[in-house]
Amino acid sequence: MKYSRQRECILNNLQSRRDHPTADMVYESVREIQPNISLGTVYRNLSLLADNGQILKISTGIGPDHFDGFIEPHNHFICKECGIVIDMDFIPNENIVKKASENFEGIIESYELQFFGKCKDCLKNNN
Amino acid sequence: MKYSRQRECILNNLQSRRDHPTADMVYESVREIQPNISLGTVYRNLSLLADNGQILKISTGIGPDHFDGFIEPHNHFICKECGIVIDMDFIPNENIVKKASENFEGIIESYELQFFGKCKDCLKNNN
DNA sequence: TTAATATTAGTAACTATTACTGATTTCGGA
DNA sequence: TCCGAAATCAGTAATAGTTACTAATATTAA
Repeated sequence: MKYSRQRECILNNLQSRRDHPTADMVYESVREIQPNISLGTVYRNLSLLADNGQILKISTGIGPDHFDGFIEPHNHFICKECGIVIDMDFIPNENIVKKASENFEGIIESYELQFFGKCKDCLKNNN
Repeated sequence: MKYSRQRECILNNLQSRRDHPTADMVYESVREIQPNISLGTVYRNLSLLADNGQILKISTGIGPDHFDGFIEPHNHFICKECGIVIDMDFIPNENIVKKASENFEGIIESYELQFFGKCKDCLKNNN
């Protein structure tokens, strides 16, 4: 994979924040440094970086995909009202991949644990 | 919620199969019984049924959403190559929702555990 | 410096899903 | 049984999110 300024800038952006931006949010943010970058470039590089394991792609089922530059093992909470993605520090005790692999024909490479409910703010606002 | 032939037919279809069809697959299948049903009706009723808790909506991040008429607690494997969704009988020992709720401001209503990797068939075909 | 190749910006196209509209169906009450 | 309000429908248009295409540019190894 050849170096590109745009890809580096996208990765830097994701690694320097702890929210979970959508492609569009990354685009808006990166545009402040690379004003001519195109949305397609952002999408393409987010895919490349996620395939590479340098970032995480989070598909919530609510609106667009989100991305995460923090790749240490952790899980996510997704608010069914507003769609916000929040880091959860809880991690299961068991070796989930190992246990699930028993009696399974195929290779399990990873898992994703997502929690759903209402976030603090939506509770307060009675959404 | 008022009764409708179309909704009953969609629910019956999902409950009588153990794969994880997309909206389009449900549409094709239900059309054999209700030839004039429209795709929009299928989408609308799948949403209603999922909001009701009568079926599950599975967002895999690979292509369209899938749906599941089997709502007893279970988890899913998703093949990164072909996108197929497969039931996993493995269920974590811990009370995951309870544990994750500690130190979390907000209400966790449910969780979804998805496994990713390569399915038996894609391994065989070297995909 | 050159040449091969990856990457880009800009735009068009595509896929999945939702919204709209006027006609039809459901269903509780007369 | 019939009526009327409200939900639902089929058909279609519109939208959101994402991917594909193309000619120009950037990167990199020789």
